[in-house]
Amino acid sequence: MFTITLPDGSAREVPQGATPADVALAIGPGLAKAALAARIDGVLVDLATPFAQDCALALVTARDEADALDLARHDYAHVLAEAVQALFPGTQITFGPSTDDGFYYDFAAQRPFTDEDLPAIEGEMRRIIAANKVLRREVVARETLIAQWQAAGESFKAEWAAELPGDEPLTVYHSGDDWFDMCRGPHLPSTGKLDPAAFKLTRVSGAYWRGDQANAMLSRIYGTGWLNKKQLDAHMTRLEEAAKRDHRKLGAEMDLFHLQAEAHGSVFWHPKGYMIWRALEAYMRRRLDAAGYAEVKTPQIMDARQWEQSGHWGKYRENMFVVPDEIPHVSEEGGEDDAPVLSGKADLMAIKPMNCPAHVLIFRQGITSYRELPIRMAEFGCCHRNEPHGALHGLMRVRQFTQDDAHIFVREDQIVGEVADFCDLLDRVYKDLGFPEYAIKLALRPDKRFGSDAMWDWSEQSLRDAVAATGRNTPEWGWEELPGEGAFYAPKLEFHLTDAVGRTWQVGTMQTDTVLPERLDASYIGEDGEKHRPVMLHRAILGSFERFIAILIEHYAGKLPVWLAPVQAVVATIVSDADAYAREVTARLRAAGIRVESDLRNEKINYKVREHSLAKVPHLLVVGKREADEGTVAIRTLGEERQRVMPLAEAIALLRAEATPPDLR
RNA sequence: GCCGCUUUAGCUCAGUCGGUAGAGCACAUCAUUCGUAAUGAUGGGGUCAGAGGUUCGAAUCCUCUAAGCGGCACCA
Repeated sequence: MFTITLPDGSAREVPQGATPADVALAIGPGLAKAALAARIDGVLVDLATPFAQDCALALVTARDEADALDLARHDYAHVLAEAVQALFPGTQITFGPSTDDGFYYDFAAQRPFTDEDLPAIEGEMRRIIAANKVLRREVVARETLIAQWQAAGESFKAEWAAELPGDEPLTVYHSGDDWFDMCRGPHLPSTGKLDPAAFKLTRVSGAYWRGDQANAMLSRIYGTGWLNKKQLDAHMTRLEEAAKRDHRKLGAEMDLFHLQAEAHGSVFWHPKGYMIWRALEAYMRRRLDAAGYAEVKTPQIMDARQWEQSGHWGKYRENMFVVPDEIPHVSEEGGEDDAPVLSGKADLMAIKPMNCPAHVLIFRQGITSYRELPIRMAEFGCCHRNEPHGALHGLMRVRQFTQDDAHIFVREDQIVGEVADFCDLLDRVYKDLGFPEYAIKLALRPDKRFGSDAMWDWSEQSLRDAVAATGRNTPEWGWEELPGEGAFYAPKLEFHLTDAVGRTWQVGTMQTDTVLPERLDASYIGEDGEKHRPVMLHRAILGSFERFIAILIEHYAGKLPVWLAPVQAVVATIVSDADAYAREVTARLRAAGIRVESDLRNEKINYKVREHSLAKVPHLLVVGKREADEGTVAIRTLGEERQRVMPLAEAIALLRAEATPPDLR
């Protein structure tokens, strides 16, 4: 007999061999039906797991949403695999976990799956769910299982089984009597616990076996899975809403920028988009000026040898744009399609992929005293990186981008103070831009790196200490350490914003680098009259203007705060009798520093309201004969239907207040 | 770079069996002077992504190239 303690504190005696399912049934048939899994002493297990000792038991039902969702998604993945093998004999199964919104499964298929295959697979999955097949756990000896997989032609499973670590016995889950997969579990008691209307296969894609480019390309099927149809529908609605705020779509609709094949990965900023950029850059420049940074501008192209010395050539040259330092010879015939003729012998120059070496070169000019440190050198640096083509994505991942970059040259004893000041500055900026919520993480040394272990120990600890000194190394700040995620020359603090729809974006960074000052021989004269190496702090708050503006557009769904909006107000007439007054209003607003346009077109006011609303203009000032006579304007604010009629002077004051950047209020 | 899909007017898209290209919006012109999310009429506009092939004939079938989209890998 075992004593089972339930969450309400009550205890039950159960015989040897009893399971959580038995306890559920003893409590009531309703609970037995609702139970999906169990937690024994906090560990999630199958309902059919026999008790091994006295323990605390909590039955998991759909009310325990996090557990229930994860179980369901995991089961959907198995049902997907079973369905695919039923429809496509000869397809090997590999691996299929739950995800944040569903599940996927990777297959080694005869041919890659396409979207057209999905409806049939969904249908087969529903048949498996309707059949309510019992999911039964079995412990199998490793060698037996490997032999079984090999016999079944499942080479990926066999490889995986052979490499699973430790001596733990391997478990398989049977679906009915005719299918099984290797899995740690736990699982629902049967496929019938899944809601056949609560999942949807969403897309297919390629994926490398074990996530390694050197391995085989598998065919992955993604699905989204929920506990019921209502949740699924809500999820699909969320996806539609997210698609509406996609910066690529809004960028076109609002006429902010465009991309085209001839310069793929580089942005054509249109006047309105560039106005956002200018407002953001001007704001950042004021913040940096106030924080004691000195702005510089450095060369776009430098001799490749400079990049060899910095170490970037060895590690990243395949992603650098390289140009020969020679004047190309053009053939005499001079046809229009003649390519320039290059000798192939010229020295190479590279377009800068980053600003750091150039900043060190400025630092190295002349002799620096310890008294001058810290030196905070900022640059809105335009960089080029030849990214893998499949990586490009709107403004989020581009080949030409401008960083809000800065390097702070410090003595070791100044690091904590500088990092703390940086955290405060970044906090201020994120709040000003509408992101009060963000997380801080520490990315630790990667496998491939420069510098000694002692150096890494020291620089990782310096960041840890610095954040601890600000009191931000706590769970509330999302603090965690990420092994292997650091840059090759330095560990980095990562700052992750949370946007309006809950997505996170890594934007800010702070790195303590001792490698580059060494490689490029940067030094200062210390109190002792000797040369010392400064530490170089690489830091950015926005990351890149391109990507940050994309995040702003999506965060605000295009409805930017007035101070960032490219057009802050439009003065629209109802009929032509107010044209003169509208011109006057526009001129007065413009004189007050408002980015204003007028719309005197011979169009109905309904049409104008619609058009400027879709263009996300924050304020529409409608003027007719009445307003002209009274010297007022009727303000309609984006997202509202009511209008406020007020004297022009009052309207100007209101708009000026809203149009003032947060640091100037 | 890898897997899959896509590419037709400025934009969003239709185009059946291979028979010579169509809509809405936008734009232009004209009419309309209207009070808060689309006024009406008329008109101009396309080497069907590019190159090659099959065919009497290609937007349509095949091959290659490029870009875009969804993932994977990468992201100093």
